[in-house]
Amino acid sequence: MSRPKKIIDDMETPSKHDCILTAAQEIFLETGYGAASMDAVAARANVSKATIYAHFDNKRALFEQVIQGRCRRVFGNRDIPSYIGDAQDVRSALCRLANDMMRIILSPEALAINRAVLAEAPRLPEVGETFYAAGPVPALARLTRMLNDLTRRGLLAVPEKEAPLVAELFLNMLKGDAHLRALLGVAPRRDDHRPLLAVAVDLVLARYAPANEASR
Amino acid sequence: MSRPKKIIDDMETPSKHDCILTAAQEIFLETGYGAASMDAVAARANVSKATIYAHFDNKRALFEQVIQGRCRRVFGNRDIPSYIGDAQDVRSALCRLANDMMRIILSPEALAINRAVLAEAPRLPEVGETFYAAGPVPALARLTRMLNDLTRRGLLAVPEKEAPLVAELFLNMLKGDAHLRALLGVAPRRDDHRPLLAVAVDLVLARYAPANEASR
DNA sequence: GTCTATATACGGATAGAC
DNA sequence: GTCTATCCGTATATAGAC
Repeated sequence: MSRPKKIIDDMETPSKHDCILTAAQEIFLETGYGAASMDAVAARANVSKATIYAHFDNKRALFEQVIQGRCRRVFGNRDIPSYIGDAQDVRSALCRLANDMMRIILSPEALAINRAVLAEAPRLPEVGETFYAAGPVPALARLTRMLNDLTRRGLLAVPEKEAPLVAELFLNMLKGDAHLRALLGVAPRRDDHRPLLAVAVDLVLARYAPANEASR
Repeated sequence: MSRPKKIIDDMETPSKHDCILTAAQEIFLETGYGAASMDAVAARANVSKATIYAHFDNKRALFEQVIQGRCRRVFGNRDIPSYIGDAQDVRSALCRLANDMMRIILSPEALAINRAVLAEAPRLPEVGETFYAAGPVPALARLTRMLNDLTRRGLLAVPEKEAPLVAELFLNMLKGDAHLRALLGVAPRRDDHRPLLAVAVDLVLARYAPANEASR
C-alpha cells in the first residue's frame, strides 16, 4: 500500500481540476460571466481548453461550481461573535456588529460575487438560488438568533415573533446605499461609515431597548 | 414656409431613430447588455443593422442612451405626494409612502434597469454614474425634504443634520431583502409587504416622534 | 439615410493523436 | 487525461449600391 496520492497532490502540486477552478474563479469574478472566455480560463490555468471540458460539462457548469465554492468561503459558517455573547453594553456591541457586517458586505470579494450572480440570475436561476441560500439566508438566521439571545438576557426587548423582521430591517439598513454605490463603481459617499451605523443602532434601541434601562 | 416636418413625424410615424431606441430598450432590458445583439435590435426595429450604426456610434453608446432614457422615465421627477404635504397622521402617511416606494422599487421595469446596469457597471463606469445620478440621488433628496417638512410641521423630530442619514436608512430598510430576491429571481419571501413596512415605520417613529405627541 | 452583403474576429465546443 | 488543431455559429462593424 502506497501513500494515498491525494495527499501528495494537496501538498505539492495542485490538481489540474483545482487549477482550473482557481483560474475560473479569478476570470469570472474579474470580468463577469458573459465576458469571460474559456480561452482565458485555459490560459490562466496553463491548461488546454479541451482539458477544461474533460473536467466540466460546459461553461455554465463551471460557473456554478465557482459560485458555490466562493459563497461558502465568503459567507460560510461564521459563528456568533463573542462580543455579542458576553455583551454588557448593548449599544457598543451592536455598533461593533454593524461595523463587522459592513466590512464583509463591502469587501471586494463579496461585491464581485454579488455582481457576477446578479448579472446572470435571470438566465441561470439555480445560480441565484445557490447564492441566496448560501449568503443572505444564514446571515439573517444568525442575526435573528442574536436578537433573541440579547432579549433573553434582558438587554433588548424584541418580541420573538418580530425578531426575523427586525433582523431583516437591520441588515437592510447596513446594505443599502453604500453597497449599491460599491456595486455600481460610484465613488463612496463617505469614508467612515460609523456615524450612519450609529444612527441605525439608535433607531433599533429607541424602539427595542428594555423598559427598565435608560436607552440613551 | 412649410409646416415643420418634425411635428408630422411625432404624430404619425415615429422616426427610425426612435424605433431603434425603443427596440434597443426592450432587447437590452430583456436579455442584458452582453446577450443582446445588434441583429436582434435591428430585427425588432424593422431596420437594417447598418441603419443603427448610422444613428449610434456603437453598441455601447446605444446602451448608454437607453439607460439614460429609462432612468428618467422610471425614477424621473416625481413630486412629493400630497398625502405627505397634507398629513395629519404621520404613521399612516409614512406607511403609505413606504408602500408606494416599495411598489416602484419592485416594479419589473425598475428591476430590469437595475440588473442591466449592475451587470455592466464595472466595464461601463459612466453607465453606473448615470444611473445613480438619475435614480437614487433624487430619491434620497426627495425623502430628505419630506422628513424636514414633517419636522417643521411638528409631526416628526428629525434634526436637520441627521435627516439625510435617516432618509438613507429608511430607503435602505425598504430596498433590502425583497429587492435582492427579486433581482436574483428567488421566490418572494412574502406576498404582503405591509407588516414589514409597518415595523420599519415604527422604528423611525420610536426614535423621531416629537416629544409632545403620543407615538403609539 | 437606408439597404444587402460581407469582412473580420472571437467564442464555445469537439475530433483525434498520444 | 491532456494536448493541438479545428469546426461552426454568431457578433460587431463596415463597404458600397441606391
